[in-house]
Amino acid sequence: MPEGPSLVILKETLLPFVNHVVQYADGYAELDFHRLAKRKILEIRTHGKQLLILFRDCVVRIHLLMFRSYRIDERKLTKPKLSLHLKNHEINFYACSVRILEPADLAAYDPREDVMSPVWSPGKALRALKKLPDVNVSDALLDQGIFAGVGNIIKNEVLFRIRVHPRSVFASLPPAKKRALAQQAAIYSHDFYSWKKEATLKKHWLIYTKKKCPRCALPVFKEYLGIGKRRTFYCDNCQVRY
DNA sequence: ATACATGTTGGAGC
DNA sequence: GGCTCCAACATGTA
Repeated sequence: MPEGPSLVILKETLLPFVNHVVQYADGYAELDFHRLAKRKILEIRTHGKQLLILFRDCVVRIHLLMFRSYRIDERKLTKPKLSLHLKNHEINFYACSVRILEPADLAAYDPREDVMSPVWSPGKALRALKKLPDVNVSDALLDQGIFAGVGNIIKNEVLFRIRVHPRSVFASLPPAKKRALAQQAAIYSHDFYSWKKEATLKKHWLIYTKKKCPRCALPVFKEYLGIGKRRTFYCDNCQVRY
C-alpha cells in the first residue's frame, strides 16, 4: 500500500468526504482528538507517503508505514489508531503513525519534491543531489527529501529501467543517466499508479522479486543495500556500475 | 507455518 | 553531540 502512488489512490478514495464535518474523533493514538471535533474537512492532500487531512486550525498527518491499513465505513477486529466519525460515515486508520500538525507546518511540504505532484521538479532533485557527492543511487532514490513518494519497489524498477547498477555512486553517473534517474523516478511512479489502480502492478515488475533478468535471462542478484539495507534486485549484466 | 516485507522513528550504546 | 544500529510498530503473503 504505502509508496507515493498508493497514497494518491487513498487520497482519491477520501475525496468524497471533503466538506464533511467530523462529529468526533477517537482511537488509541495520543492526540488532542477534541481539536478535530465539529471540524470540517477542508482538503485532502498527499506529500510523498504522507496523507494530509486539512482542517481550519490543524492538519492530521498520517503515515501508513509498511503494512498499515485503513477502512472506510468498515471496522477490523483490532482497535483503530484514529477514527474520524462523520455524520453518516466512518474513516478508520489502523496502527499507522498519526500526528496533528499546525497549518503553518504545511510549508515544509514542497510539492516540487513530490514525484506524484503535477509541479514535481526534476531540476530541484538534481540540484539537491549535487550537494551529496558520495550518495549511492539507491539511497538517493529513497531520500524522501529529494524524491518524496519513491519507495523500495520504485527504486528497484527505476534502476533497472535506466540500466544503472544499484551500487553506483550518483555523482559518477553520466549526465544523461542522472537526468534519466530523476525523470524515471516520476514516470515510473505514475506507471505504478495506473497499474495499481487496475490491479496489475505485480505483473509489470521487471526486476523486483524476479529470478531471471527479462532482458538477458541471466540470474537476478538479490542483496540488501543502502542505508536502510533494503531488498535490492538487479541484473549484473544489464545494469552498469558507475 | 514461520519468516519476511512497499517504512520510519526513537532510543540505546558507543 | 553525533553517529550507527536495532527494536518497535502489526499484518498479509509466500
